[in-house]
Amino acid sequence: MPKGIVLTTDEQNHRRHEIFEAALDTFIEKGFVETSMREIAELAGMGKSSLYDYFGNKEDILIFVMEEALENVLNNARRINALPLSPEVRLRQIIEMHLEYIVENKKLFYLFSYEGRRMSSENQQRAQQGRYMYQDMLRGLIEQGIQQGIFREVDPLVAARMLINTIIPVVYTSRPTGAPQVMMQEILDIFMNGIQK
Amino acid sequence: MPKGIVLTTDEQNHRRHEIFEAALDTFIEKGFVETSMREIAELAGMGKSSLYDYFGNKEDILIFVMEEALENVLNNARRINALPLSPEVRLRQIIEMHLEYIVENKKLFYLFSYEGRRMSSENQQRAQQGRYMYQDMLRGLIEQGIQQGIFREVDPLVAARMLINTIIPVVYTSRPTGAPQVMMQEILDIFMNGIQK
Amino acid sequence: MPKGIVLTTDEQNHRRHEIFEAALDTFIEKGFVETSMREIAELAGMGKSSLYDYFGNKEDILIFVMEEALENVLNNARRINALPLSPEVRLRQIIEMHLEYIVENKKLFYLFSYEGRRMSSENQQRAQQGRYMYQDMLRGLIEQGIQQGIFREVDPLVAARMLINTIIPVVYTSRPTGAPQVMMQEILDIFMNGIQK
Amino acid sequence: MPKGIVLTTDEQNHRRHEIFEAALDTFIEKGFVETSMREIAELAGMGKSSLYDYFGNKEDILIFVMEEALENVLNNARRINALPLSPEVRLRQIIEMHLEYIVENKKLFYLFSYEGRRMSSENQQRAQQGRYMYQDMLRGLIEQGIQQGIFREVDPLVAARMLINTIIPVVYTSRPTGAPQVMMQEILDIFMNGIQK
DNA sequence: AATGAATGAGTCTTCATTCAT
DNA sequence: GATGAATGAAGACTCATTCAT
Repeated sequence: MPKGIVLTTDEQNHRRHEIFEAALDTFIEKGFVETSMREIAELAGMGKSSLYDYFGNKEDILIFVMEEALENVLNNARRINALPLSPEVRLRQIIEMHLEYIVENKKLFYLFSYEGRRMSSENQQRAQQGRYMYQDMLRGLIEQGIQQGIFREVDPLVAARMLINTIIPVVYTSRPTGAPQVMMQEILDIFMNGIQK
Repeated sequence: MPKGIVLTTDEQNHRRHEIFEAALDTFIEKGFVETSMREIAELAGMGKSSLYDYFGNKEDILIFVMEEALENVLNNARRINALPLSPEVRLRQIIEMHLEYIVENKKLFYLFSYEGRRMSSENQQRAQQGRYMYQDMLRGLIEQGIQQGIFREVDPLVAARMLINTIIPVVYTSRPTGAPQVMMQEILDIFMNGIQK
Repeated sequence: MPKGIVLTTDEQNHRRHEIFEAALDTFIEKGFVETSMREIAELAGMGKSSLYDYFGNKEDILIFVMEEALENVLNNARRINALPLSPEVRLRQIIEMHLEYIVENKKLFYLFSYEGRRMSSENQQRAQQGRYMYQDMLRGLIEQGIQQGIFREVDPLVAARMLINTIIPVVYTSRPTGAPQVMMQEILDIFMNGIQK
Repeated sequence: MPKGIVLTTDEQNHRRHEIFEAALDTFIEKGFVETSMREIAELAGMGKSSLYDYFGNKEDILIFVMEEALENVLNNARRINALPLSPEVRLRQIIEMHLEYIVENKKLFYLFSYEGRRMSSENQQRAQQGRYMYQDMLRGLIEQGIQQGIFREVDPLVAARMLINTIIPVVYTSRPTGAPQVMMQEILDIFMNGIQK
């Protein structure tokens, strides 16, 4: 690293990602709290205090990447939701996209499920806002299906959450019976069968 | 607290429960790792070192209660499974019992979902054994239903886990649309509808 | 103490010595086990945790200096042993050097005699290796003397150890009858007289 | 142990010995400081607090037996010293008796050499008084020998201590070349040879 | 006489963070 | 921009001793 050259915001973000990726495995293996800044610095191949040039404190390392991931899933879902397709198909596509995204960022989401609670309550609330938006989008889709007479009169929010909550376990089960995508299709079938008239 | 009197095993267990209950809220609020032994002692109204008369170390506090809870759910499920009822009815009753047990021990199970990973791998394995047994019991029920022609030919293990994984979110959602029991009935309806012929 | 400057290995070793020297008196007065890291830090004029930048743990403080001292005595003895002098003269010179070294590092050796047992067995073994080498060197000298007909046919290892074991008490007696060097001459005379023909 | 029966002083002393003997091996293996009262109690097969019925505190356990041992050696030496024998023979007999006593109470003396320093300075002084008496007795013997023209004009105190300091290593060497008694004879020969005219 | 439950003081060690260079 | 030396606060855990029974 040449000294004295000012990093652009993009370069900074790039480095931030590198740092996070370097530490991700250890975060998962030992837990976020249990991983020390010294360890993170070593994994990232930099000095302890240089971390503080990229993140204000330890928690920020967690938040930075989480915000991005949440944003990405939400945006992708919004894009799909805007397509001129039936509620049923959009629902399936969103869940498939969501699954795919988690599969691709498997470690990241694993970390969030278990270490997200380590963030300050302020940051936890922001994360929850995102989750609510997502739930509401699926709820809206189910409501549309009900109004269009495709789905039975189920509680749309309960159903939406039921569906969302099946994704994570599919990716992380220690006893998979097939590829996540295959298991997810099975679940989607049961679910769709269960809410369709 | 009397000083030199010998405690019976029962009294010891009672005290252990008291200590755990005293600390439970803080475990949940701040996390198990983030709660210090000093804090636990204060909450339990005893000296720091007296904790070690009841638990060998910090982790044991977690294990002691978890072991019990797991055992209870498993035993209850076995009892129901042995009743001369149709697979469908037994499935519903087990899930209802399970839900009820979690509702009654809401905080406890919340803690296990999020802090279970803090246990030593040895203890995590024992917990997983229990979970596997439970999953297998439900899988067996679904298989029976399939054989009896009541259920469609779904992947029984995927279906069993799908069902199990909906319980926790029902109890802990921050946006409930009704009593957990009511939400669970909705989910059971969707699920049963989804797997029935 | 400058804060962010990188210390060279030499500077580190120098600081290590300073820390040890600062704590030496207390080690002797109260014992190594009985001296706390907090105390050592205070005596060394630094923060408790800074000690761990110089020593991996408490035991390492002991080992670091011991290793050096052992090495020094052994090397000096080897140098003298290589001189073209009679066994008798070499024996005398080695013992005199040894005495001198202990006199100069009086506290250090006192500490080792009494607190060496506090080291991990692994480190104790390494120390014993050094002692054996030293014993064997003196034994060799005595054997040479016997072969050359200067000394009587004594058990050379027993004699070597007899001689070595007289040094420490000479330095540390609480009732000295003269300078250690003088007392040692007296002992060497008795010893030489005792083994000579 | 029947309750309510008052122990005589002799019975108390007997129990004290039992407690000490039970813990002796552990004292040596791990060190006195490193052995906890709980451990001692377990080894002695009694309750923690019952120890305090026999010893005022942890240190007293060490002192009690040490005083006895010192007293015994001193008395035996005095008895031999009063025999109508030549200084040379008395010297040899005392050292032989001393060696025998250490061999028979090997562990005990090993403990004192290394853990004696753990006693309060008050108790250490009492122990030193005893040692001085013993040294002076041997010094007196050597002085007699010099006056009688049997021994050369050596420093009698230095010589006495030289002799005393060879006993412990003979018993505890990790590389014995024979029975302690045999090695001691070798040393006595060298010593006598060294001081005789 | 005998016990073990209770405890406060103290142990070694770790860590996020700061700051002089 | 980058570093690692420095540190106070805190952590889990141990222990000699007391005391009610």
